Amino acid sequence: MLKYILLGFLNYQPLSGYELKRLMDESTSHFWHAYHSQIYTTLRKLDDEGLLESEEEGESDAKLQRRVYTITEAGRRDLLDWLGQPLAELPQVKEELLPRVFFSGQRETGAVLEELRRQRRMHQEKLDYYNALQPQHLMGIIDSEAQAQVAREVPFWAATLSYGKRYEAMYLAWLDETIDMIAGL
Amino acid sequence: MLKYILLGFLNYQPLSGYELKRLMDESTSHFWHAYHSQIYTTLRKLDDEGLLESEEEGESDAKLQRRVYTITEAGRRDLLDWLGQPLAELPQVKEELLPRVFFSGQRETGAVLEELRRQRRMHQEKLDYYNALQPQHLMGIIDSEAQAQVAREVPFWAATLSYGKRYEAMYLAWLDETIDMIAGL
DNA sequence: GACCACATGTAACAAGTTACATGATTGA
DNA sequence: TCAATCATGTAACTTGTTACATGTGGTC
Repeated sequence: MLKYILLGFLNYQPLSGYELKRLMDESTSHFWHAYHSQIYTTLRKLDDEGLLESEEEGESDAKLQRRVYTITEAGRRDLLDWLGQPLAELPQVKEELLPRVFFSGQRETGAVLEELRRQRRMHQEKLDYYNALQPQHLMGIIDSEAQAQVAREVPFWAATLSYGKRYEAMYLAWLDETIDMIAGL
Repeated sequence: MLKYILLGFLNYQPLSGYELKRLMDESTSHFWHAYHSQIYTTLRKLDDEGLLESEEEGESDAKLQRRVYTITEAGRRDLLDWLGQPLAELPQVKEELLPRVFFSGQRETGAVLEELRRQRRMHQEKLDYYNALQPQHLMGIIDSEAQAQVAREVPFWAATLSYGKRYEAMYLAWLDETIDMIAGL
């Protein structure tokens, strides 16, 4: 999956690993997150497979060498193939708080409530953060040459941001319901 | 994480790998899923670490040997420790459909809409399935001796099921919004 | 006789996480 | 001079997925 996110961004313009990490943090991280270590190793792999090409920027003996990746035709084909493939099944959800709730029936309710209220504050913060974001904010990171092409993507970016907001709002409503339920036991 | 789900169920009563797989499929799978291969290997590991004990059921030379695991005192302590630990940060969400949407700005809108409508049908089915479930349904799988103890857990199981319903309802609303948005481009 | 549910495992691989490691540039 | 940001990588480990492999017992 990370593979296609990297190809997707590189389809807009050539970028370095560091820039890709920043882009992901500012845009895809609410539905797909990656550590820099995984990004760098995956870029190398895609380079080896011929889906990307790379070159080092700066003088040959400069200490600070940025490696900039460019998508190849093979990479573009792979990305478009993947985008066209239907998702066969619903992906498995993994949600860390839920197993704790599931097995919390024998815990002291005060401790459970405290934890859920802490969670509530964190989710509220996240929602506030999303509400402050503009989906166009990514345009600032992308080169001006690529912006005309990329402008058409803005409503799709906005759709994923909307998902983030709905998710956090749903989570808050569920926490409120669950807190009330436990408080009433 | 799987470790604690297994300990959580074994805290109710001794169970085999197969039974644990079934329990997970019927209860935790909407927030944590595992393949049988991972369940069997994890049980072995927990046995080696002394958090579980196991014995083979049936005659010594029987072909069909069920291995039944029992939680130890150390296992119970580990489970309770974990339940008491606050979740430091919000876990990273990983949602496979979103990266596709994010990079679909250059795709043909007809194909994107078709895929989203397919997704909509699948999420509707899932929601229908959750709505048909009773949170007590797990009681049927659990031994009658353990039921009195376990009855207190039912509202907590119900809370996780409620999460599943809210999640699917949110997803449907988001899909409707996104389908309308794309259809209007 | 075919199929399904029961029942348990290993092996190979892919993906994700944490820790280690280094060094430059810029601004307060 | 201290901290932050820029910038890139490797190593060790854990977790998760897919495929392989085997055999029983009951029922249609």
